[in-house]
Amino acid sequence: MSGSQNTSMTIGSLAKAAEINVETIRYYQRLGLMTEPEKPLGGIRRYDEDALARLRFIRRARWLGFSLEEIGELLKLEDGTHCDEAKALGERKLGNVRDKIRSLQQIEGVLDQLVEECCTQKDNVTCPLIASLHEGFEAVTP
Amino acid sequence: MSGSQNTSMTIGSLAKAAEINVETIRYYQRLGLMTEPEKPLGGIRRYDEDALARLRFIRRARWLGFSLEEIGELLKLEDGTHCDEAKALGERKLGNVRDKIRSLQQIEGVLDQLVEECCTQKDNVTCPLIASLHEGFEAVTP
DNA sequence: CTTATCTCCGTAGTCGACTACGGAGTCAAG
DNA sequence: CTTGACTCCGTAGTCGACTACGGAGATAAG
Ligand SMILES: [Zn+2]
Ligand SMILES: [Zn+2]
Ligand SMILES: [Zn+2]
Ligand SMILES: [Zn+2]
Repeated sequence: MSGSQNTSMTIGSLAKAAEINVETIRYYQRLGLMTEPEKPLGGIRRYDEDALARLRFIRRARWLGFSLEEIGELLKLEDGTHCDEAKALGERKLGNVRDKIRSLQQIEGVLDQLVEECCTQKDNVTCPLIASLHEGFEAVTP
Repeated sequence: MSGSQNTSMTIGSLAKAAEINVETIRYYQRLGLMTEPEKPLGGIRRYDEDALARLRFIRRARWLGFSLEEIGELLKLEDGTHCDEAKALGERKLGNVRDKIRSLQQIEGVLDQLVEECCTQKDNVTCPLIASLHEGFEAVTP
């Protein structure tokens, strides 16, 4: 309980507390990820700790690479009684992340070699990096 | 020289040869990455091997993670006489790739642990994965 | 009471890389 | 010569996650 204002915040202070743009909160509301509290008849909506917690949940899940749609799924499991579904979502995402890492590592290898052999021949007029882009390189060339 | 038709292709056969959509080629032309050959007075434009080579260049550079804008830079260095500039672009991209790998690995670690401890307590009503999303996890929590 | 700062709400714009559409013109096979 | 497949060209739509805008009403500080 550090940055938690009173249990009643305007959307502006909620945004500040969650370090999320006001417009983004409204956007999440439109998507149904956040509920809009009732407006007190010609007044201003007020948000509580739960809203803040939800925003933090979303932020952490986003950081893990979940899409907003997937976060919607995750939020349906918020009561914590569906370990199996949650685990499945987590495993799927973990698979995505590992795939991404693998392909980036392949790219890293190719790029590293390309940069490595660039500029090695002082007298060679043709840059090996550019040449490889022209002729194709030895890895899984797309 | 397997898929290379004669030295004169329509945009359609060029697209087929390069395994790139016709619309995408036109898009590259609009961006200035490809030049549009002259149209023979109420006729149809014809493309040669150079155009095909250029498309392959673009495809390989895209695969390495270069943006179309960066590919524009790369294409300016096509004569191969600017090793230094090419190397700089390559190194920058390599840095980007490595950064991305690092952050994905961090995410992988967190996600792996979350999935790991999910479903371990058969009697626990609260899913640890969901709970962690609520309460924050130990890594560089965003 | 006044002014500055919010809030509300709907709609529209951004980014990057494409992808689609529609109508007129062109080309090649039968 | 007709039919069907391409090509040309400009404009517009897509995706995901925001971000911005504009005008009216609300609220808080001075
Ligand atoms: Zn269940
Ligand atoms: Zn669980
Ligand atoms: Zn130079
Ligand atoms: Zn070089």
